[in-house]
Amino acid sequence: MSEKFIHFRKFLAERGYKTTRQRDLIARTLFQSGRHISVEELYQHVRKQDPRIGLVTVYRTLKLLMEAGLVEERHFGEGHTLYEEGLREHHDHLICTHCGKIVEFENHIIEGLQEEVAKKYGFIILSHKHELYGLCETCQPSTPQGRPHENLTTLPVSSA
Amino acid sequence: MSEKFIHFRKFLAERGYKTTRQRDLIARTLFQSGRHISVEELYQHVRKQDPRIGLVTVYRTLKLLMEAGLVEERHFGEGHTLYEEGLREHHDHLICTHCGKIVEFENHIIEGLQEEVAKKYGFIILSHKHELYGLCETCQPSTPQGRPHENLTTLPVSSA
DNA sequence: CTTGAAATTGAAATTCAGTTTCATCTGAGG
DNA sequence: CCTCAGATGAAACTGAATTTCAATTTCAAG
Repeated sequence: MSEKFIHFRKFLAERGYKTTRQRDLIARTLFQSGRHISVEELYQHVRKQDPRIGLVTVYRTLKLLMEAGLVEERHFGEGHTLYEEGLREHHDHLICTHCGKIVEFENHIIEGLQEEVAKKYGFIILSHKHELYGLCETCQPSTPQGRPHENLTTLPVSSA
Repeated sequence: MSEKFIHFRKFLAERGYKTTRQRDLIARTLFQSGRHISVEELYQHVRKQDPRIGLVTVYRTLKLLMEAGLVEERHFGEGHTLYEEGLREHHDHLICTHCGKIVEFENHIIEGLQEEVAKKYGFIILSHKHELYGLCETCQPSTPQGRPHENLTTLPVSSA
């Protein structure tokens, strides 16, 4: 049993919340799955193990996991909300608009420059979002081509 | 009559679309309003001039204006979609989480570093989103306090 | 002008992600 | 093994955005 799992149980107990079959299953499944997962994906995985679990419970459990600091919600443009492990070092994302692959990066120089920008305009930064959208190595025209992600027909293309 | 307005009419004609009272009014109102406007705000402004215009038409016209490159859609975290003038120089945003004020910035060094990051991971960047969330001068604890924005009770707080 | 086909409009219905409601069920402390 | 606050899940609801469709308008050809 992972330490995150224990942490979650402790969190629940502390707040007078209950440890239930559903919460256990949802948390376990989430911790076992890859970096960035959507509610729907998580729901399907959970459902395979127990078809009686409702989508509402997945939403509710994710909220608790966020309160516990174990999970973070990320909005990758319109309607692409994913969840990833929390409590980790800060990082930003590179997102392939073709296959949906997500790579994390961090760059201290950029972070420093952000502070300079904020200072210039008199802002105090509380958080930030820095996402680079493009094509990963596999999906670039010259190479053998990765296959397109099902749900990524229209991935965010914000600031040009 | 502004050049953007003419551009829009030309765009419509080229594609066999029609110039209508509603499209004229919506486009004119949008071009006259400030930098970042929401659909609802635009709808209200338009409605003052012609109460019969439907919200659907505003959505449809915004889509056309985007196709024409005259407008850009920006998603500032969950449910805060704003529209701003297109065809301008690239820039990113500083957003005050207290009063909703939005300031634009650009930083070539950051843009350059982004390319380096992308290169490191074999990505080709097509677009990016860089948003700094925090408190503007007016809303910082020490100063006289700006008043909170109505619709900004829960502004995006993504990556810490 | 007049006409009519094609495009546009707006009200209402629909979608989609996410939340709320509520009757029923269940975990865990006594 | 009791009890009851907390949890569950089905169904209803929300809010933003899109689709449908009958009625209306544009505009180019007569």
